[in-house]
Amino acid sequence: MSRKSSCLVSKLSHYISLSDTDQDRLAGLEKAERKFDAGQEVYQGGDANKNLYVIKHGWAFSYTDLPDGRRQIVKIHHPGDIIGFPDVALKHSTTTLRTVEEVCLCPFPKSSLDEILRKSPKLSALLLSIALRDQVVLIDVLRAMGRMSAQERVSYMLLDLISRLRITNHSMTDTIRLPMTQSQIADYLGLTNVYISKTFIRMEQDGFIRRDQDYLQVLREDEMVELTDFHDRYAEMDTSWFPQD
Amino acid sequence: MSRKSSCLVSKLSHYISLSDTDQDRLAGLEKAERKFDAGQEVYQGGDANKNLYVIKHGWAFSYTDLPDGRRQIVKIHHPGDIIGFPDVALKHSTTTLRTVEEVCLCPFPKSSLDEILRKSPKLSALLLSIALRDQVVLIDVLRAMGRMSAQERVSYMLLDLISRLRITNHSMTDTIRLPMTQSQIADYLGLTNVYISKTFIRMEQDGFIRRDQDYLQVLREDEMVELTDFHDRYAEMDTSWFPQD
DNA sequence: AGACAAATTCAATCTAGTTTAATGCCGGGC
DNA sequence: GCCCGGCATTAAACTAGATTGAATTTGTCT
Repeated sequence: MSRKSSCLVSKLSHYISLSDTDQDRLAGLEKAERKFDAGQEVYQGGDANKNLYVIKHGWAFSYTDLPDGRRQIVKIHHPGDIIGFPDVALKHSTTTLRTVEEVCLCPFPKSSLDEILRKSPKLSALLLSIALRDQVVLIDVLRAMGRMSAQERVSYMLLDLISRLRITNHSMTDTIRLPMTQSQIADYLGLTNVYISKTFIRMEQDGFIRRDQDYLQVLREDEMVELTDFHDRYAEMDTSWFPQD
Repeated sequence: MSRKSSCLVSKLSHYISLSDTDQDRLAGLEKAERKFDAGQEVYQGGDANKNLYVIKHGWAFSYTDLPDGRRQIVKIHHPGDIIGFPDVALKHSTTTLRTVEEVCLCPFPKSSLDEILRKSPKLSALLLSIALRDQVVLIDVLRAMGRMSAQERVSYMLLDLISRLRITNHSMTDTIRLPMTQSQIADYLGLTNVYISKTFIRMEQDGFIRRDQDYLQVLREDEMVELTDFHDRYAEMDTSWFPQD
């Protein structure tokens, strides 16, 4: 039962059923959790990356800057997400991690992947699948950035957030808490804060969304799905080919 | 020695030294190779994806369309690349694969990953690393699309092509063959063919590049690296943590 | 060589989104 | 209760890149 408290175990159990030994294996990786205030930097691009993190609560994001200060937010992290996974392939971190609000992180060492790969083919398959699924998601974002208008991009982002939050919270309705500033949203969507403001206002006037403080309600989800040709990759994962252990 | 002819073995040997059994394991996966003419479609988005492909010669690309016809090319494939890897995570292919010129592909079944994961931790680590490295590369593209001007994007693309071609061909100089049309380049960079033309001409006038038929010479590589803050992710891979088998 | 299609270039016009800067608003610290 | 700093909004001027369509070049097939 004490397993239940492991971030990683509960995250990965969403995808497949884990054997007791696998659960213990995962739970053993976790080190003491750490808290961070809002707006804090956890690590920087270029740092040696020894740890992965699972995010226990709060939102955070990873970004890179160009030398002249232009910023691109690359990934928005929610509770349950694994942070820093792509950087495992390289010696140094490629992005900077910053919290949106108060956040609690569970670090675990990158080197522990070695043990998983040696001992659990099923977990290995799952990790590989998650990495590949995340590639598909990035490709979807790429398509949005390359070929969609501002309103389409905002719609895409909202749909993506909703379907990610629905993975862990099945009772979720059409209203989400959106703690990011408009400048951060702009840096994620490749636009400016000014134009994000204008787009939100237009979408509210047109009845696509309703806003109230940090909360945002999506009113015409089906139309937005059609508008952006949205696919929920999180619900589409194929685990059928996994080794049985 | 007959192993030498396997596409996969020679591709993966660039990263780590493979044991004889691993080499045999990989070589056994390969089915008969297939040839395709220029401009042909190999598979479509939405198809059930049973196979991965290694590309033996020729260029190809994967793309997605929006319902109204806007197109985003998502990945350009060179000889030695593994095609369709991200789709392994899902039941259906998310992109369409089209050849740029005459191409030869070696298919091998997605289900064979299962055996690799069960029997070879070292190969599993390599596959995972490649998937994660490709994520980092996609993030780099994302940054280019979100925050770079047309000339910066073109520069980024050329640098990326050069460093990828250098993986397998160390003697490569500053001149590359670029068989794609300007419309295809536009669909890759999120621009229009007209503006690609204009940008190429400007870059040629400014002495960044020189063009001759299909061939393109990069004259001021260092400046372009600085301009785009370019990193060669292919040369940065960290294999130090891999299991020893 | 001729002819057709595809690719590139050129030119004119247009617009979605940027830039800059001013204004108002809300929340937190003292 | 007041001040301060960050955030959202508004407005005006601007521009990078899109759009359209025609002209030119290149490549390919016969």
